[in-house]
Amino acid sequence: MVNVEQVLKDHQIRPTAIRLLMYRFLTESEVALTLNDIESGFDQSERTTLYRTIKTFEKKGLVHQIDDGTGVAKYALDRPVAGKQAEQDLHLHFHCTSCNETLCLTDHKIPHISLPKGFVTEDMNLVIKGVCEKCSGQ
Amino acid sequence: MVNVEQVLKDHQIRPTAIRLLMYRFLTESEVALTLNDIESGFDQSERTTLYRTIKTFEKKGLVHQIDDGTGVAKYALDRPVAGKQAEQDLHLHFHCTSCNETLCLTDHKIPHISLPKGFVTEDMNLVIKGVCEKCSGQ
DNA sequence: AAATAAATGCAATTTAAGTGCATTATTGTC
DNA sequence: GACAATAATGCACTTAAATTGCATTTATTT
Repeated sequence: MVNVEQVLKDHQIRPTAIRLLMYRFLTESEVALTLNDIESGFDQSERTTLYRTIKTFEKKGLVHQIDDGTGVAKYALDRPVAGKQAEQDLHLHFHCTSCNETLCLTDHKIPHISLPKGFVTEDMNLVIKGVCEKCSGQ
Repeated sequence: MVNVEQVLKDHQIRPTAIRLLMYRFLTESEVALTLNDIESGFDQSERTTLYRTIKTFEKKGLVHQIDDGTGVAKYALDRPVAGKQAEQDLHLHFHCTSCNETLCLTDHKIPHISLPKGFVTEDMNLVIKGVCEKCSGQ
C-alpha cells in the first residue's frame, strides 16, 4: 500500500482532500480517463477544481495527458517502471475503437527513430488504434 | 502539372469551384493545415463549407487528419508514395514546438509493433514533438 | 493568532467542431 | 436544352471541451 500523501508531497503537491481522492481514483483505473470520467467518479465536485487538479498533477509529473484521436484529452497516472525513470513517458497507447477505452501499454516502448538533419526530438507520442483484447474476445 | 479536376473525379468527388481551389491550396502547403489556416487562405468563404469540404476529402481518401497534440485538428494531402499505395497513412508526423508547424515525414514509416495477445491493430499514429530544422537552425 | 499564500467554487468566456435547413448549383434524363 | 433529382453551399445556431477571472475558503508560515 502506497502512502498517497507522501507521493504528492514528493512531487511538491500539497495533499488536499480532493487531490488525495483524485490520486486514489486514478490509481484504481486501468484505463486513461477524461475529465468527464473523473467528474463522474466524484459525488460533489467542481469541474474546474478537478480540471486544475489534473493539470497540477500533469505539471508536477504525476500524470500524463493522452491524445488518442477522439478529440478529448485523457489522463493516466505515470506509473514508474521498476528500475527506470524519466523515459517512462515514451510508452505507447492503445485506443480501442470498439469500447472507446484508451490504455497505456507501459512496457511497449516507442522504438528509436532517426530523423533528418536538423530535427531535434523532445517527445514522442504513439497511439495505436484497433480492438482491445476485451472487445476482440480473443 | 496534375489535372486537379481529374484527381477529384477519380476519388468520386464532384469538382466544384471551392473544391478545386482547396485542393490546390493544400497542394501548395508544405505543412499540415488547420481549418483556420485554410479559412485564411480564401477571400470569401464559408467556414462550414470549408469544413465540409475537408471532411469530404478525408472520407474519400484525399487528405488525412493529424492530431498533433495541440488540440486542433490539422489536415494534409495524401501524397502517394511512388510505387506504393494504401499503407501511405502509416508515415509519421513531426510537430515543432517552436513554430507550431506540423509536417508529414512521408518516408519515415512507423515501425511494426507487436502487441499482446488479443489486440488487433487497425491504425497507428505517431507524432514526434521537438524542434524542426528551420527552427533549430542546424 | 495574524499575515501570507495557495486552493476551491462558481460564473463566464473562448474556441473548435458539428448540425439543420433553406437556397443554389450540378448532374443525369428526356 | 429543359426538367427533375441530387448534391453542395451559406448562414444561423448548437454542442462540448478547455480555460480564465475573481471572490471565498482553506492551509501554511511567522
